[in-house]
Amino acid sequence: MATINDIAEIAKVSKATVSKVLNNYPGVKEETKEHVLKVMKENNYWPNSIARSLSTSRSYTIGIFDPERLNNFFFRDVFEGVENVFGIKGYDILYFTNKQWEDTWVNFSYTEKSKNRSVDGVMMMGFGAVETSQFDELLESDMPSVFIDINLVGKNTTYVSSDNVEGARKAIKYLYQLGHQKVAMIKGPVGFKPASDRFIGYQKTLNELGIEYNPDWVFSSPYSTEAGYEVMQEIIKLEERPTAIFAEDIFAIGVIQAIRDKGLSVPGDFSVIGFDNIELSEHYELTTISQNRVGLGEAAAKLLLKIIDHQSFSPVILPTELVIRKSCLRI
Amino acid sequence: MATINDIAEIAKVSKATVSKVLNNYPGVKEETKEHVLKVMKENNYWPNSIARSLSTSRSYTIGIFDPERLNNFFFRDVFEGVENVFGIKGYDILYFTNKQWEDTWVNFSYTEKSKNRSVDGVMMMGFGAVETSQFDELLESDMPSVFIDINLVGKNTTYVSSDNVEGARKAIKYLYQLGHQKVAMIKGPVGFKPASDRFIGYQKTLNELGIEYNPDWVFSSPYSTEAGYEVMQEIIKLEERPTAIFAEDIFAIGVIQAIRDKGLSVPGDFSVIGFDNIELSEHYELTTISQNRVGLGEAAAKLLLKIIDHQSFSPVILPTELVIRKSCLRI
DNA sequence: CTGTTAGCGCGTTCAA
DNA sequence: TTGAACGCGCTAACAG
Repeated sequence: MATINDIAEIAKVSKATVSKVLNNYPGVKEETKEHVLKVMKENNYWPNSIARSLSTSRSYTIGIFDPERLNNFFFRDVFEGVENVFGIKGYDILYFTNKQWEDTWVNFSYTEKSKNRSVDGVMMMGFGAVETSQFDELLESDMPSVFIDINLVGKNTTYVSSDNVEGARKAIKYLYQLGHQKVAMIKGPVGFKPASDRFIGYQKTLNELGIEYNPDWVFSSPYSTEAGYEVMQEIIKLEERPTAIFAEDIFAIGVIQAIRDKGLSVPGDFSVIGFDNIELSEHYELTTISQNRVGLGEAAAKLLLKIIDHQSFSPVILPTELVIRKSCLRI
Repeated sequence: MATINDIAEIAKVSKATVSKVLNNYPGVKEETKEHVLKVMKENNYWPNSIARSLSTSRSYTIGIFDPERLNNFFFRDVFEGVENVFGIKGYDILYFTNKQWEDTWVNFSYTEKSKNRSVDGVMMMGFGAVETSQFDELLESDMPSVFIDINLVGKNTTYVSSDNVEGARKAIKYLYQLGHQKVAMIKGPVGFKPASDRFIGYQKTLNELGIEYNPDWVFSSPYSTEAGYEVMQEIIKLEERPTAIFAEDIFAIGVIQAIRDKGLSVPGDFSVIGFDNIELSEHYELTTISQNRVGLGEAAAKLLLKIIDHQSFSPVILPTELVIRKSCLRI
């Protein structure tokens, strides 16, 4: 591969000049500029990004920390959005692996890992319910960072998330319009912001609608289809049963299975409304609240770009959408 | 962040010495070595990987080219496998974005992109049915590379894939054992190696079993559930119908839907056997051939590591597994 | 407008 | 066993 020195030599100019045309700096005669460009093209020259990073401490690379490791449908789509916008801008994406170095004695922090690789910014996603103090160092550093679904802000940090409160409200209102006033909820794990926001939306909306909140109809669990299945078995045993269940899709699938296994039907015996619009929900004809996952990724990436470019920025909250399928019935 | 100079200064040695202990080189007194290590620890020092890359042209980073962009269930799992092994070895993963640089005049080749970022090797996946001449330059270069599902080899190149021929054989044999001798196949797009291998397995096995091959029962299409649905509608119209359908899961789901929509049943009227074991297949109770996707990623990563370390290597073909659910019936 | 020079942080001879 | 000095490829003052 040709280096800047080769080009300088061939073009009979100094490498400083080559560097200037490379970066489109002013103060280069149009004529020499064209000549240099021609030589570059002829030699298929492209600047070595490593060397460039070393001297500018900019790498055109953004880092991603993602403990969920793309196993989660949600973050795969977010990742797509992130890639969409960074790709256009010429960035590549460095995916930080989770494992520790085999023979290391240092416990690398997010900040250190990022600075070590000279990434221009980091995307923080897939942390779930987690102690946020682990991010203190990052927040105080000058490393640009954007969190997904964790509302942390700092001088170089912000976040994006869906409007989960409003999303839950949409679900409950829709149920209400169909005549449902007895609606149970399965909420996600404590400490996971989106889960608690959805619960808040549930409570607030019941209140607005003048419906009494019944704590017996609220369940909480880590996410799994099995959990949804089990909770629904409990609900069926209840003396006073709800007529509808509001639960994130992963739960809702289990809820539907449990209902069917009891010889009952959705939406005949219970209406079920989900949250997330996962791929499976379509196959279960589950009415649900959809998040704009790719949009979240794109919004996050744009925010990160703003921070990197020292523009002003503030958190982005994206609206959700009601996707009506066949799991809710008017009563 | 402390640099090697800081450490040298604090430890009152030269940076050459620091570098030597850093790389565990011989020729440094145990005493000084320990002293330097201590200073490193105290200052939480870690070498800057960019600078290191520049001087060694090794980056402890591997690149991934993936036009499918993780949208494909298959490659997400492969990616997980890749990450598993590289994480342990202290590598991070650079995900090359697809887009071109906004203001570039050079059409970057895989080799150039890789060299430009100084990655130690590249993983090539998600290319589908594609003109392999585009990889010629990479094959001839000294950049270590491993392909997934494209059988390319070179002095620094090899590949991994599942044993698709044998996988198809397992499917057809299973069907045969259940009494099926009339089995249709929907095959994937022409030029996609795994698809054609599965077709070869289908034909060979029919032949071995002494069953006549009926071209009217073979369909070909790009992958989609809709295509499976449509093909099955055709099959149902056939004068002489097969009793079983062999099709990749994504097709098979559509096949099942079409059968059900006609008021027929699986496996009552048709047996269906898939290939891939996608997440949905479980929900359709589809009997299928499962690939070890994570294993493919791990195998690929290990191969790449071998090439990087100049060890000998050769392609890896992984076995498949029959996953019996409820979509096939004895007749 | 162009070129000289000094870094960026590290690895690596080669002397001492 | 240690260290001075140079190079990796590029950017960024500063002179000319």
